[in-house]
Amino acid sequence: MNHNAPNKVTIIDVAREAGVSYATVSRVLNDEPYVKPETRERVTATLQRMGYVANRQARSLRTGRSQMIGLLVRDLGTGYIGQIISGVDAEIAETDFEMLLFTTHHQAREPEYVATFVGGMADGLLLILPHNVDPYTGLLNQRRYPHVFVDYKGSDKGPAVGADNYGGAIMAIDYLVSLGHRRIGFITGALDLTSGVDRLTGYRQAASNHGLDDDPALVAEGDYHQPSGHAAAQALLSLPHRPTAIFAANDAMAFGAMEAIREAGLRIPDDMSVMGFDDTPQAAGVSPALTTIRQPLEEMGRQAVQMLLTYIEDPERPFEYRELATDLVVRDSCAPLRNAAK
Amino acid sequence: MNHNAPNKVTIIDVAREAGVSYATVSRVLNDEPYVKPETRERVTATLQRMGYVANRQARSLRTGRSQMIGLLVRDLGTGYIGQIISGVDAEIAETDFEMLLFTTHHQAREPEYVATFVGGMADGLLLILPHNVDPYTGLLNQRRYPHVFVDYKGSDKGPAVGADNYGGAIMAIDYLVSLGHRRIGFITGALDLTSGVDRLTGYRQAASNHGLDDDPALVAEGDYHQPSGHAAAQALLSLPHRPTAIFAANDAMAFGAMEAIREAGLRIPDDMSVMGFDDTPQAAGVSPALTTIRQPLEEMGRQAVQMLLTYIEDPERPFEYRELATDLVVRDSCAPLRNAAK
DNA sequence: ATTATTTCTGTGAACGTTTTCAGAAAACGT
DNA sequence: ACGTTTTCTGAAAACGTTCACAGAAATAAT
Repeated sequence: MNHNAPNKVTIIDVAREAGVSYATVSRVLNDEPYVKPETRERVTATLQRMGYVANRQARSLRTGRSQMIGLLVRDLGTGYIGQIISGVDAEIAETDFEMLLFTTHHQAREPEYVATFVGGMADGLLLILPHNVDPYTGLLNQRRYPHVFVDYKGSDKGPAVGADNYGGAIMAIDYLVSLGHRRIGFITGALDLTSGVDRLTGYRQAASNHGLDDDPALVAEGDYHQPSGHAAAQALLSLPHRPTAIFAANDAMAFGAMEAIREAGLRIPDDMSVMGFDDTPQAAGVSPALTTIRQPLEEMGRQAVQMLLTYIEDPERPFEYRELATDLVVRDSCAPLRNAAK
Repeated sequence: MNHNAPNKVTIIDVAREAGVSYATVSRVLNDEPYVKPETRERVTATLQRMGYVANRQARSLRTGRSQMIGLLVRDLGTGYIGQIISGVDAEIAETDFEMLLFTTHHQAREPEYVATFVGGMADGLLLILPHNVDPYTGLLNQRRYPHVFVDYKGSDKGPAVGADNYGGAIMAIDYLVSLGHRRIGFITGALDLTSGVDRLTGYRQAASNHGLDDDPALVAEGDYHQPSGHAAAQALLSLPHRPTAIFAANDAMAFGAMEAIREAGLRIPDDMSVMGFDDTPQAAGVSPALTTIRQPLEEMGRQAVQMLLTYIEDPERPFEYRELATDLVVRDSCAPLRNAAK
């Protein structure tokens, strides 16, 4: 009583029907030469008529190639992952590969998923996983399985593509300083991520470059999520000598900060300048439009695919790290410091 | 010179190493009974030590089951698809299936993708494709391939889950009328989509129920994208006798309309009330926060998965259509009509 | 007309699993 | 002790392909 009778039509059925051997059918399927035009035509017709559709599992079992590129992400919720995926997607569309997306939800299951891919599900793997990549590198490197870490700082652990988070943070502070600000609050991202650390380091370096106030209270810890931005901004605002500008390590936290600033009865940018990082789609939509540092997320996705393809071509190629530049995007959330500051 | 030497370790390698037949290895792999505890332990250890990872293609070729659920979408860009996917994803995470997401980009390639899935890539398919589903129904139904159309109005074409777009539109108008509005502009969605038609029908029905002005100029055509909302709103605002409220068939167009309204020097909601449809995440974030009709998108994803599972269980089950209710979400973008309306 | 090429086609092995079948070994009843 | 059941194990077939090989048919070269 197996309901699983998929009513399949195989290469063999077609062969029988067309009066040829199944090898011949395979040949026409793969556009191989050396099949008599007449035969080819007859087979093609039969294929069509019987509604044949190839079994990919069988094919790739035999060939050892799946023509799939795996994409492993923790979660789809966050907007910025969506942008990376768009890039990946667009780039893959130009190849004869397909994209196979897995979401892991729980960190715990990730190694298991990696194994699935390595097990032949895909010819290569893109990992958009924050946090520590150590649990994966073992299997991946041992098997020389083509893979690229996306939005991750390069290391000897594996190939990666990332953005210049450090430089972006510098650019942000330079801009605020150019507007006259000297007391600039910073809301950090998650500090277990390389991006979080790099942005903080950039902030500190730029502050030191400009000889800004070196008040530890100006740095409030966040976790990249909006509520943490709200809370951190509240802390910064309640400082005895409060900053005139706040730079959040990503846009989401900047939105949270804007909320907090408004609740405190201050106006943006008149009373307080705000900057973000990422340039998410909402940054332009919010009001006032958010001045921010653009991360080329789509481009990151595209480059990651390109790199991955080279590794699929040659798994022995040494690890490469590509770092993409970040840009300043000026909108309306920052204003020159008024001399008559309080 | 084949670089494609994946350094695989198969069940046979393990068997040789552990000194048993590969059938036995397979048995311990699948937790089958009747294998001596001592043997099982030895095999497990060897498996572990050699870093065995199963080849899924081979497995599913043999079993005829892939334990994958396919998800076919045109594009990931639109926010509302992201929400559906989240729901799908969450529901699938509770089963022993995995999600396999394909994006088609071009309508032209869709039938080809469907064929891929039917060819055994997945055990069932969720289609989140707007527009006409006819090109797919043929193959799907002929093969009795388990599938569900998501965000699609039910029909005899196949199983589907959708939302009560008609009822939602009625609710929206009822609400605006309760605020005193009698001249309500409507910006339609794409009218080649069932949702677009249903929302328009709902608007017309409600307008007629309340005996509102039946001015054809109050209906401006949009396509669900933000710019079209902007343009349509401009048209409505330039009407000699302009509406006091605008109801857009989705949030994106409502955002466009809000822009246009502000550009015209009007204030929301004081001079003009605005309603959307969907309740996308941005609806709450924009200012003033958008009053809208909530579509239970995540829930839609979850239900779709549940339905699909029943079809995987029994492909012969007759087509089912589930319609989910929509809710009114009151925020700040609508105000009672001021009697002194200019 | 014979031989040497080229074109075409079929046979059979392989890819890595699961699964049926039957037989061997152990455990159990008497 | 001996049959009977139960536990354990291996051989071999199968899933739907691709591919190397070799043989047949057609064509070209002498």
